[in-house]
Parts: sequence; C-alpha cells; structure tokens
Amino acid sequence: MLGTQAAERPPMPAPTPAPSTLPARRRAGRPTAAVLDQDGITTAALELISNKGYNGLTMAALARSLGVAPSALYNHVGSKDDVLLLVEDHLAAMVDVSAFGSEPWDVAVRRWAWSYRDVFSEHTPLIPVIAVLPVANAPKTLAMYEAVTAGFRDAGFPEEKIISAIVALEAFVFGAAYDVTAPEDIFDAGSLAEQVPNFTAAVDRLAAEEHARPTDVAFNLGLEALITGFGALREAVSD
Amino acid sequence: MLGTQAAERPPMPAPTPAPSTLPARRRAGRPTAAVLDQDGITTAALELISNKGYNGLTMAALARSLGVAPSALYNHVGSKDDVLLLVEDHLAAMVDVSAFGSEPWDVAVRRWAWSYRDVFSEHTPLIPVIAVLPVANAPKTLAMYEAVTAGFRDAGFPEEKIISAIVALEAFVFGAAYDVTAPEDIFDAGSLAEQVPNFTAAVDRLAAEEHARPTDVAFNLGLEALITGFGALREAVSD
DNA sequence: CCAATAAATGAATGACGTTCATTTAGTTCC
DNA sequence: GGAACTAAATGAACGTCATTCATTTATTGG
Repeated sequence: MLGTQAAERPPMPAPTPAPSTLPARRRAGRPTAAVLDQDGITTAALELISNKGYNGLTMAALARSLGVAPSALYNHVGSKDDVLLLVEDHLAAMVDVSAFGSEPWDVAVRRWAWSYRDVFSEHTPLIPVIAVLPVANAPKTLAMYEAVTAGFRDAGFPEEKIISAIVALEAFVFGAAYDVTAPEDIFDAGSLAEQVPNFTAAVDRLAAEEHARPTDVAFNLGLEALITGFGALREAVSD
Repeated sequence: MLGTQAAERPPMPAPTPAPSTLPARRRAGRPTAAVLDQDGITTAALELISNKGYNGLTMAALARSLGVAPSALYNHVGSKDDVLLLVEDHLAAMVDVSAFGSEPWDVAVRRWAWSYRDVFSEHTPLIPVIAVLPVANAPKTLAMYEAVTAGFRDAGFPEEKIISAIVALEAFVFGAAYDVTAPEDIFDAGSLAEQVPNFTAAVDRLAAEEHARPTDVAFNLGLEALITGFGALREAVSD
C-alpha cells in the first residue's frame, strides 16, 4: 500500500520547500478538513462588503478572501443570490425586536423600525433580493417576523390586519433605507431651479432648519404617522 | 474633385443589389441623417423592457433594436445608467399629479401615490437608480415634484415640512412598488411554520379574507395612515 | 475651404457569474 | 476492509455584458 502510493507520486519537486508564511496553495482534490461552510462564507461576505462595499463583493473576491477557488463556493451555495440571502438573514438577526413583549406597542414599533432601517441602509443592494424572497429560506428573518407579529397581537391588533400593517411598515422602512444613501444635494434642481419655484423654495426652507440629517426627519415624520394611524386600529387590551 | 472621390471608391461590389427588405447594413462613418437621439433610445428601451423585461435590456439588445452598433449608443448616453435615467424620467411624466390644484389635498395625494406606485411597480429595477439620483438630470421628475410641492403648499402645509412629507411618502411608494412584485407565497414559512405560530396564524387569517390583492390592502392601510397623519399638520386654509 | 466636431462601425477588452472535468478524501454498505 | 458513492476542492473554460478605442465618414463653424 504505502509502496503503491509512493510509486504513484510525482518525483518530489520539493515537498513544501520551507515553512514559509505563504498561503501554501492547496492541491486539487477534497481537503482533509473542510475549508468552507455557509457560516464562513457569510462572515467573509460581510467582511468584504464592509471593506469594499457591494461592488467589491464578487464571487472571485469572496473565494480569494476564503483562500479558495471561485468554483469551490458552488459546493455550498447555488448562486451569488444565495450568498446575498445568507447575508440578509444574518442582518435580520441584528434588527432589534427586543421591545416587543417588554415595552408598550408604540415604543416597540419605533425601536424596531428605526433599527430595521439603520441596519439595511448600509445594505440597500439586498433590498431587491429580500423584497421578492420567500421567507422560508431565511430562518432568522422569519424569527423577526414572529416577534413582531406576536407583539402586534398582544397589543390588541386585529389579527387579519397584522400582516398588512407589517408589510406597510416594511415598505416604508425599505424605501427610507434608500433615502439614507442619497447624496445631500439630491434635491438641487441646478439650472432648472427657476422652473420649479415652489419645490426650490420648499427645499431651501428645509435646509434653513439645519437638521443634522434631513433623512431622519422624514423618516420620523412618516413613522410617527404610521404608528398613530395603526395604533387606532388596536382593540382595547388590559396591557 | 468628383473624379478623385470616384477613383477612391472600391470597384462597386453591387451598390444595393436590389430593393430587398433586409436591414441594409450601414457602412462605417457618420450617416447622412442621424440615426440615434435620446428620445429614440428611450422609446426603444421602454419597448424592450415591455417585451423582454429588465433582463432583456442590454446595451447590445438596445443597439440591435435601433439597428445600430452597441458602441454608437455611447455617442448619446454616457452609460447604461444614463439609459435607465432616461426611462425613469419618461415614467415620471406618467405619474398622475393632475388632482393637485383641482381636488382636495387628501384626494390628490391618494391619486398621486397610487399612480406613482402603479407606474414603478412595473419598473422596480429603476428604484435603486432613482433613489440616489440628483433630480437636476431629470426634468420631468422635477416637474412632478413641483406639482406635488405646490399642492402641499396650497393645502396649508407648513413649508419646512413639505419636502420631508414628500420624501416619506415616496419612500413608502417605492417600498410598496417592490411589494407588488413579490410572489404570492412569499410568506409561506414552509417547514419552519411550527416555529413561528403567531406569524403563520396571522398569514392564514389574512388569506382567509380572500382579498384580490393583499399588496393593495397593505398599501391602502399605510397610505391612509400617512394621509391622516400628515393632514393633521396642515394649517387652516379657506380652500 | 479647412479644421474641428459629431456620429457611425467594428474589433477588442476586462469583469463577472457559472459550469465542468478532474482529483482527492470521507462515508456507507456488504 | 474493500468497493461504490458522495462531498469538496482545483483549474480551465465559457458566455454575457458594459465599455473603450481606432477608424471612417459627414456635417458644421470660422
């Protein structure tokens, strides 16, 4: 046996020349210990996104950061969208739903929505993926929905309206997440300013208020309206 | 002169063999009459999107539908994103702002928001582009904002809150546009249903209502809350 | 009339996601 | 404990796409 194996080996072109610090290229074939798994891929993807942004998240770069050939990734994910889904589900777990069950309904919704927006405003490229993606493939996302749903139910929300209310809030959150990423001068009409006097005046009037983050003002305004409006749908509960 | 030109021509390999119906391939060099302009590109892009969807909108396909080489497009647009911006601005002109100035504020907002959502729910791939894009490059979009802003002002809306309110409404509209495109079974928890009992129950309860379009129910719920909430910000006007 | 510019072609490039044949190692079954 | 099967890696290749560039031809402005 040993003889056979040795005989089949190529004539030894220096079997690890020295204990160098180089990445030590792996030879083809299944490695003794698995190099990849979904957790590792998720972590590496998040790291890459954090350092290079979503433009830097390519399958090649991801593989590189994991010390692996790009094709190896496809043993663990079906596509790049699968990677995005892994990232999304990881982020969903970071959304703060802790106030549901401990705080009054409106406080809990407020905390959840702000947290949800803040998390995804750094990850807007995920939104087109999330918005269309069945929750069955995203357990942590599902857990978030469960916590929110339970919070609404316990607050006396009529059951047939809970999902609609969550969907509406989520739509607002996703749209607002985009707004966070918009450039400051997005509403500068430039040379066309004279043709849109009311708009220009309103933009200037808001600028005069010198809010640190106009996007936060808009989010607050909309969120409070939604909370007030939805709060009125609740039935009496002893709390 | 004429002699010189004639002498430089190749020896006539049949100068349009017959008035065939073939596309008649254009020879290199500037054509006598311009083939492309931004309007034509916009129209062709919309046609392509309508027939093949956004996956079918490639620079090559666009060029093909215009009977032109792909590189020719770059004499008229700087990038594919520029094409998307042209499309976006075209769509903005289709959003119904006609009720501002003729109908009560709440009716006008309702008409505008529904129309805005309906238009862009067929064009969600534009949303990431729009959300970040300075309005200065989109005159028809700017015109829409002007109409809405004027409507808010005339309705007694405090000027410093107008832009924030529009931004919030727009965020909701964009998020809701995505929701329209979601598959029906997006909330089916599948094998994880047992682990999320409240959520599953709420999903089932909504399904029991048998609404034609659940996404419309959610949009209506959120929009009415926003209209009510924002309506309270208005100062008294004689109308 | 001549120089500059505009608008087309066509060839080439460089990312990028993905597939496939191949190699090697672990797992299961008799 | 060996054979068959499966899992996990490499590396080469592919196809699609947006974009660039040299070149050609026509129009325009001084």
